[in-house]
Amino acid sequence: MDKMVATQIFESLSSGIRLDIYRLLVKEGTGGIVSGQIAHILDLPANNVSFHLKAMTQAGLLTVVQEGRFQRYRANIPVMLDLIAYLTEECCSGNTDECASFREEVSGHLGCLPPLSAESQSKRSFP
Amino acid sequence: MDKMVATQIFESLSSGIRLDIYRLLVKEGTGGIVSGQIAHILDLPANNVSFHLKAMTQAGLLTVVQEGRFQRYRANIPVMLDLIAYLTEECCSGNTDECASFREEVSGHLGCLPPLSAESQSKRSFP
DNA sequence: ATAATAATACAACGATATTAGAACTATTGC
DNA sequence: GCAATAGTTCTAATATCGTTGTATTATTAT
Repeated sequence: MDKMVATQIFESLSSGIRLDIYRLLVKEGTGGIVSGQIAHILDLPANNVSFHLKAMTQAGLLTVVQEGRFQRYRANIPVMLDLIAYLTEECCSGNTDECASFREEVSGHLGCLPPLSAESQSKRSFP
Repeated sequence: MDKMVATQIFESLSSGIRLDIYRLLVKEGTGGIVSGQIAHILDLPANNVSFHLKAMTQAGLLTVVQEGRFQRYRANIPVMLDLIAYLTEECCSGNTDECASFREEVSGHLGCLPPLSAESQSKRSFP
């Protein structure tokens, strides 16, 4: 993951509207939602929503396909997972004991996030 | 996780400098780094770094403790985990089949992230 | 073809964030 | 006490972002 891409993604989520849009699309999953419906659900002017959708799509956070005169947007979950991996890439410089202590503090669930596979765990231990 | 807190965190990471600071602190883990050292490593004026550190700390992304005349900053990993949980809270409206397909697409490792526990998984399935 | 709909593109204003320089507070050591 | 160090705070200038209104493109239906 490139640093510029990462900052773009964070920018894409650093407003209440965009966060609402993203969570709406995450909830909808593979079904996606068309632009007008998003504007309607969030009660926002269409051009404003379009502006934000464009920014989020350019950042790679969303995907869009044309369906006739509709534009269907979907959350790009793998990109989010890559971003998370980027953030924690060198976590604790590979000291797994420290990581373990953090894991115990997690309060909520982690939604659709994948479990750590055994090989990726061992790979992290000794870089 | 409150929406306002979430947007503050994303704002806190939506610039290259802040992302650099955060990743530096994640790498350092529980040891943390003092303000001046961060400024030196990233080759930035101290007041600018202080400005960003303050914003990130107020967002809850960092913690800080005083050590004599030094201020030691640390990444607040549990907050990041909560944020991730917030993002994926209603992922796919609880349809675990869709989630499974996303999981297979993950390219990188996930650093210090905790594995999904069995109970949180089953709780997600039927909300 | 023409009108209606879905969505985006553009321009402009106001608000906000970032940066740098100077001044300020607090701690350490002589 | 005095100077040096670490860090923050304040102010002002600049840059950037978000919103709104209007215009434009593309698709569908009559």
